[in-house]
Amino acid sequence: MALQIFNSYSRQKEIFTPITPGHAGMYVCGPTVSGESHLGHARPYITFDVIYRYLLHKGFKVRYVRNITDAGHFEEEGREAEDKVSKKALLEKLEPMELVQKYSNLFHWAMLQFNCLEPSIEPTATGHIIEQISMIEKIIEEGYAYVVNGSVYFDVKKYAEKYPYGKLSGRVIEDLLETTRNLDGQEEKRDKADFALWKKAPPEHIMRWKSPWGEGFPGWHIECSAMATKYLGTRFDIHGGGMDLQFPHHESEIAQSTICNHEAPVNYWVHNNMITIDGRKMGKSYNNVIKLTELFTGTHPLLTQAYSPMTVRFFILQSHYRSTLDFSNDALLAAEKAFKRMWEAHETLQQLPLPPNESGNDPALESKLNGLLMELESFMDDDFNSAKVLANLFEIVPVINSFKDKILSTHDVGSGLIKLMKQHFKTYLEDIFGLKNSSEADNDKLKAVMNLLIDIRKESKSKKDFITSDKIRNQLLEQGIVLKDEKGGDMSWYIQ
RNA sequence: GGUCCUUUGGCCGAGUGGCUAGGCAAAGCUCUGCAAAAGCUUCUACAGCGGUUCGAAUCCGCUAGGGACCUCCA
Repeated sequence: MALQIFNSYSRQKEIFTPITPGHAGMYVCGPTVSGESHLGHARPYITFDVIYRYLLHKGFKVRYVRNITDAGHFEEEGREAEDKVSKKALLEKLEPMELVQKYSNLFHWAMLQFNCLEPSIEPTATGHIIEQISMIEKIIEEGYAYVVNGSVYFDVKKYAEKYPYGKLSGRVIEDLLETTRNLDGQEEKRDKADFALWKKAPPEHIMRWKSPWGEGFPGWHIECSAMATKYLGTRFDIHGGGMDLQFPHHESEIAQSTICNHEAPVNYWVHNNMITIDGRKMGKSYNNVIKLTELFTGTHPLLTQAYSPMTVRFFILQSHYRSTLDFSNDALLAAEKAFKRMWEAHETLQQLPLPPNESGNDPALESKLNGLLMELESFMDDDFNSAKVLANLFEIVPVINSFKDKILSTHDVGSGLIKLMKQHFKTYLEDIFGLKNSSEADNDKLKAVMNLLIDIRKESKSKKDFITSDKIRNQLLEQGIVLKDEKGGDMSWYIQ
């Protein structure tokens, strides 16, 4: 079946046809490592991790490039345009690179928690100053950029005469030219819509590099163009990022690369929607962020408890990546329970013994299960609809539990279908969705101790010595270990 | 102000012009020494008003609410 991707550029779903058959190149805008990641940041990384995993699952050889922005963009604070990274560094009395290192480490730690695969290449902006400078030189040569007082600006008006500037983000160039924004450097620009490729560094600016135009630092958008071109070529398959980056970041990327490379850089633009909180985008401008460390430890006023990275991952997967996802403590609580139920069923399924008969004797059940399994790929092929995949898997959960409790027999469906179920659950939950058991129960010594306690409890129960049996269960619970009696006398346990 | 998006049952969330996901919560039943699970059943929604259609939550228009971008932002 053919994979379809919603292309933000054309605003419709398109069949994914890679430039090089069997290969896929994907660039995703990575973090600016000037601060701690929050829940909102988690969405693109998990979304594109799943897209990466799914492309791999489809058999593509993927080069996944995700940059680290460590040079800092300037932001408007008061009137002074400043380098975000160096400003924070002054405040915290740290070297810029020390700050970058700290938050890079923290970011990588968070990605590990979320079980995100590492990108193939993780280039840094500061490591590609030369590439950015030569790209800017090329744009000047082509006549689409001009130098003013040591800064270089992109000539949007001229570009728009020949190319559809604004198409990706749905802007009208005339409106952009009229925008009455009062930003730093505005008086240097020929038009208000122009954007900086290189900025002259004021004396107090720590991060600065020599360039043909004097000492300065790269503009907002050039790093992604330079690094994407270097590692994926002048034209590549997929470019991802948050919807809020469409304009001006991605729009400008298109313009820069188009002039420099004489072709539009990207075939499929993919944008994830925002995570909202009380209906509002989570973002530092709104002062409503929940940092990942706060989420994992439960130390935020809005949280009643800590939530595991897998709960967050599951929460995100339960909605479609192009919809806004509203955060609340209740929603996470629900996701936690849902994930637990799904994961237990998954583990039960994997341990289910195969019946001797290859095919079953309950055609209705068989065809229902088969149908649910067969749909999974078509859901993912339809613009990565993880929510629908999970819905189908949830429909199978009661069947699995019924097998466990002997309400249904695996003979009814046969070993062929059981194998298929095992394979699909593993493929979708683990390989594609990147979920994993979040408990620390993978400890052989603990398992041995638990087996001993279970034996004792079974013995005391059989002697109707409920005082002993309850003591074992209750005291384990105090330690955060939940012991459950299963049907048929077996017992299972898990760490809360 | 401009551009665009959105509004689904107690909550979160899929969604296609007709067959009305899924999760959480709630209620009842079954199982059970108790507990927890688990199983079964129940709860039928699409902001409002018009229109198109044999038929619309799904298409169109208007009204109302919410939001995003236009400025660093995932």
